[in-house]
Amino acid sequence: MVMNKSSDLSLDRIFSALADSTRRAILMKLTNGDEGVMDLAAPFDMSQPAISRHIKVLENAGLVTRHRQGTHRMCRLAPDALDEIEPWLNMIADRYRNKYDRLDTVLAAMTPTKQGDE
Amino acid sequence: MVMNKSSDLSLDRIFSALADSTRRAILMKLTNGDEGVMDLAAPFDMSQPAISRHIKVLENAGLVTRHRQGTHRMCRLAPDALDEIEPWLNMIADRYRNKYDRLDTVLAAMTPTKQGDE
DNA sequence: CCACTATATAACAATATGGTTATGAATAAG
DNA sequence: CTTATTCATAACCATATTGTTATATAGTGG
Repeated sequence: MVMNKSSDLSLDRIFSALADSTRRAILMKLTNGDEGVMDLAAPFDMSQPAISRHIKVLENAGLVTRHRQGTHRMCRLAPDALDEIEPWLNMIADRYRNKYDRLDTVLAAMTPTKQGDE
Repeated sequence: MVMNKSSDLSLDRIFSALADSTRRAILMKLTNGDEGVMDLAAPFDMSQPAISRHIKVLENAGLVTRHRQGTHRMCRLAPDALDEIEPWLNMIADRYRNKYDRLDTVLAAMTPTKQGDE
């Protein structure tokens, strides 16, 4: 069974977008409400084009949407994308717990007279 | 207020580690129990050194621990690191909800005769 | 049309990432 | 000691990421 590399592009993009503290800070800021690119850029010691691209990364990951408002391009949190990663986290957690539950069962079923490994 | 880039190295590493489908698949596999590097590598169409480095990334992120077992280096899921990202996700979600709750309150408080922004 | 503001894009450089092959080191076993 | 197995590391290459500066584009207002 050979696994394919492009299994989940969406998760790739979301996790990758979150793997940068500047972008996480931008998301945090957006929890206070929509903001234009300039306002978003202000707190950071970084050029405007750099922030522009960070926002594009967030947009491509589906974490942020934008709409024009006069001369501004307002950024808005799109928390749906964040919801995408929770099922994955839960799957891991569930499988993990399940595995150890099963192990517990096995251990419980073993009489103390015998010992297994793992 | 200038934000510093190295705010949370730990989250950087965890999200970054999760941003690769091969590494996510390795974590999935490990929910079935500990495995050696060779066994982990088997399903993937990739060289052993490549897998070795993926595992190291997971280890550096705190998602996997290892211990020798004879000639094997057994990999074990360390789900604690995954727990680290949940508070962050919740913070975003909470602030987001809070924001809109506050907005709702503001909107509710406004008599239809007057309008304010945000 | 002109000028101003907000933002995007292009071109570039430095560094990071992810893969490969070749090889080294540690343990187990004959 | 020798050999086989498991795994790590080194050297290398291609591509991606992230920042910079310079410039282009799009609305807004006079």
